[in-house]
Amino acid sequence: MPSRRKTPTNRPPASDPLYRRIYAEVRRIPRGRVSSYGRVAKRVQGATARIVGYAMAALPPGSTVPWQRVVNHRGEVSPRKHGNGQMRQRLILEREGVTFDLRGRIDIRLYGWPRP
DNA sequence: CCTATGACTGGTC
DNA sequence: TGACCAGCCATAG
Repeated sequence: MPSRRKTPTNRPPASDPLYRRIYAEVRRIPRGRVSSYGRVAKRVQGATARIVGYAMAALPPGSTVPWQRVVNHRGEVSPRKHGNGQMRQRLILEREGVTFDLRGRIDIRLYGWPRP
């Protein structure tokens, strides 16, 4: 097969450089801890919470980026519009030692990163 | 170019 | 403790 680098099936996002910096920041979140879209955004120049959310959604399956450690500012796994990766995210976090209360929330004071 | 949509947030009531 | 909302901005059609 001839090399076709123009239209790969898993095409990276248009704003790749920004996304890459977001991913680098997400990789800093330690196992067993969580951060939020807004928190990550504050640490990456040019990013906003929404953009961080898009960056997470754009990750290909099998990525090594610990996307599961990014939750919303209320400590909940953000609801997906499509599919139910929501349940998968919670299971992975629980396996990392993060606990959820009856309402499905994480105590940010306990697991939030970085520490206040 | 314009509209709709969404893994968001912070403020107000 | 919610519920609601304006502001937010990349992407898709």
